[in-house]
Amino acid sequence: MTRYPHQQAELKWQKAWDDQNCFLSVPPKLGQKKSYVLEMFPYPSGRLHMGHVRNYAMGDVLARFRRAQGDAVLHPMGWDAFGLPAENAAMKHNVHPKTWTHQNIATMREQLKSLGFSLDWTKEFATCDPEYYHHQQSIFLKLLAKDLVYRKSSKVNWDPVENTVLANEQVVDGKGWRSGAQVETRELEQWFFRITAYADDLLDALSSLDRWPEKVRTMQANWIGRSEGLALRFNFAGAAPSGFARGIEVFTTRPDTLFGASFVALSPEHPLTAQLATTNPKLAIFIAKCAAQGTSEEVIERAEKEGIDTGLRVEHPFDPTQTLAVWVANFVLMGYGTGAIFACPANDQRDLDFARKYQLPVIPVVLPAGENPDTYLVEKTAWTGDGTLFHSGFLDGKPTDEAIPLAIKEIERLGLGTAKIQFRLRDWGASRQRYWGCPIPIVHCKTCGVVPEKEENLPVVLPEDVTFDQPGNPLDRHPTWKNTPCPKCGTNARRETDTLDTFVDSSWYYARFCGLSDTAPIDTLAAKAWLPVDQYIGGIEHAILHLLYSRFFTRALRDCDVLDLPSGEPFAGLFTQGMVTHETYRDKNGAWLSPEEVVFEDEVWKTTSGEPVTVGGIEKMSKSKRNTVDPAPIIEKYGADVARWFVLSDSPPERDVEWTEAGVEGAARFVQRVWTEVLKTAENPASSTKPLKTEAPSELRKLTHKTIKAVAEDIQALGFNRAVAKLYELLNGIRKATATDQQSDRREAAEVLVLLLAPFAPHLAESCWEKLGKTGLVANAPWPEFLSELVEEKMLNIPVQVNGKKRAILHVPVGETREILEKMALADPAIARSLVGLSLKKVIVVPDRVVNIVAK
RNA sequence: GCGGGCGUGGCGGAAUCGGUAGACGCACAGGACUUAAAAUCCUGAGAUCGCAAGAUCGUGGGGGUUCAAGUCCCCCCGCCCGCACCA
Repeated sequence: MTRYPHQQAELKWQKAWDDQNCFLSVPPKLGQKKSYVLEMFPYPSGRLHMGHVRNYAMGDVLARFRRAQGDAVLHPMGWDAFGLPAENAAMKHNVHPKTWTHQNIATMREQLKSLGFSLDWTKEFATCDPEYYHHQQSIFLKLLAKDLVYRKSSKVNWDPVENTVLANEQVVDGKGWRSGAQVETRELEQWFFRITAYADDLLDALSSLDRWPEKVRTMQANWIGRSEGLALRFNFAGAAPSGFARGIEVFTTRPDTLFGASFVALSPEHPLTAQLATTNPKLAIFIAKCAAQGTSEEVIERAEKEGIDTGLRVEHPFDPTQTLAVWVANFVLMGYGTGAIFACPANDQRDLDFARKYQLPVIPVVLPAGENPDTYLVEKTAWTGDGTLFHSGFLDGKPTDEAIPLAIKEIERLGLGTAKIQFRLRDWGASRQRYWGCPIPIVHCKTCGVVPEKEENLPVVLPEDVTFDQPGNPLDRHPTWKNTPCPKCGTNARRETDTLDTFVDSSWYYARFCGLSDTAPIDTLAAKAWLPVDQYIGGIEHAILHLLYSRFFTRALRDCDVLDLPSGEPFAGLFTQGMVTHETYRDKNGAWLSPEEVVFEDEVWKTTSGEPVTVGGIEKMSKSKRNTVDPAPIIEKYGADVARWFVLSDSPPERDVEWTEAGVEGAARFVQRVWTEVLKTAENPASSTKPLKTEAPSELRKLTHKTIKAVAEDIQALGFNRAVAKLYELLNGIRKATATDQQSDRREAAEVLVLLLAPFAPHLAESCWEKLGKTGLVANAPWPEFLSELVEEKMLNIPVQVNGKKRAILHVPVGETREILEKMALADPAIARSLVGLSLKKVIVVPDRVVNIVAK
């Protein structure tokens, strides 16, 4: 038997596609549909991993399918090339981030090419190219002019040993990951994008994104977190601390529970807290303790609730004779609302936990339906749902939804506050105290203050002569780079040494892919032709930030006249794929072992040298757990098509897929079977005639045409695993048909199989196409058409149930009437048997579906 | 802690609209070919009982709606993801 020569075939067809410029994007002609297929561009981390293969294989199937259907297709590739790992590598291996990044790009580009993806490489760029970040700097200045960028001070995790800002993931148990030093919270002046200016639109427009997963839209909606409520202030009982004569302002979504107010709590970062701490050492210690925890919301909310009584008291707004204690509590977030809350422990779990710990009053004011007001008690669980107000003065007897507006009205009448819409969404802090990022084109001048760099002086290029042998930001300690004349007055000034968050780079790259303009960030005409992206594919981990920032950027760029996209929505269709996972292994000392270091022998796992191995969970492939599988050796051994076929088989694309050697071998077997069947067909001269129009089409012909229809539907729905299953069925059909069916039907089936297979296993398809004597490339061949008369079934099997249990099958023509179906069902001997001793109550007939006999 | 998701044979999964649960693949078993093995091909298979025909049970657990529930509703359990300086 002839083996499919994958290595030779893959090189041959990749060259043929290149030579014929098959995948160059050409803007849509009049009347032609455009299709912009995009996978999230990779961070050049070193080598491709299986997650990349899966992501790009999905996009490639769709891109090749759309092309076969006649669409104008844009399917570009580039590099998300700035970021922290390059600096970590620089420190660890003494290699310049630029060198490291470019080497990785070169490696990964070759790997992508070896997988045969239908990419338009003429659109390639890396975000670390000065040509790219030049335009990003120009965008920054345009947004600055529109007041969509501004400066304010904000909290960061500071590592005092490394002299550097830490990412949340670099803070482990309140300590720096590398130095082990206690992390401090520090205030730094930073640049922010005013994403909150679009909060309402970003939320409202989610409903128009009907080709986005529901869960991503929900996550974004929750992230934006629009809530309607009341901003009110509590006046101090007695003398107010200086600067706080107007009391403490709080925001609440539950003004109906005001009569249940037990205390007021300030965030440890609240300005009043800081002021009080100057004379209260206990409070100062508490603030320091909270600051050492880290800045992430998760850490703050998971920490055990703790607080300090400030001794201050405030008046209850509805009854000034009643006063409430003012506490500082670690669960109050400064970043949300006003950084202060009033607590109603009976109706908020966090407040309740805190109140119980410090023996503060718990006054139930919302009575759940069905509870008795005289016996209702709140113990360990707060009631956060609706109910009827009680113990609540003028609100007594009102349901929650009526009490809220009444309470707001009363506070407004008292002049203590006003209705307010609050967003959880905060402005996007985009300053990074790092080297390997886009320089912020700003100059700090002693006389003129913060001055934007002149457009003609862009790009502000990163210096290359930097070192990573000492802590801190290399840009900051560079001897000359930051010295520059002020663009306004010309005197000696200092460059901004912060760089931009890499999320900025990825917020507009898809627009630049449409056309690489030298003079503008975005080729507006090309972008108008291609945007929005018709299908965007990437990991669920980007569900919120990257996608939300991009949606913000398209709106901002539109409003700065850089982009002609009225909807402001960059991605019309979104698909979030699952991860590639693998079993994990550890040796007897608990150290992680890679799959190549273990073998399965005599029913147990061992290392190659025979040491015992512990098998752990199936987890996302990661370097730290050493459970990664490198695609390169797989491609070499089995071929690109096998790797592609495997990652698209079995698991639904939105779910995780487990990489197994057995699965790869299954995929390899499939490729070989296709090759064998195609050779058999090609060698049979009788197969070259056209299928005859006989009265009764063969089962194979019907299967062939049904498969054309089904695979197209599956690809469009991104149900790659279902398409794969149907291609298996067609191949099995061809294999079974050898003896009995006409050779011409077999020929037709083989050609269709090759065409349907082409988006999945493009090299194999080209080789088969050639063997079948077809001219031209499959890559240029149109998607086959199915004959509807062969797809529609004339006969059906209809189950007959007795009391919902299947008892018989009726083989009947499509569209058989209710009456006949009922008669046939009752006449069936198996049914008669099941009905013995029962009396007929009802017969439910759903034509073409089911007959259900109800009997007692 | 808050928010989101997932759960079907030994395994990955299919069932797209409430209507035959388990398509397709993997692993497994038996057989063919072979001196032998690999590869390949054929056959079998949810569980339990049964020679068989067939019966009963069965989609994480418990309840409900319905002629009919993997699918809809309520409660519970388990696992996974996100939480703003990783990308």
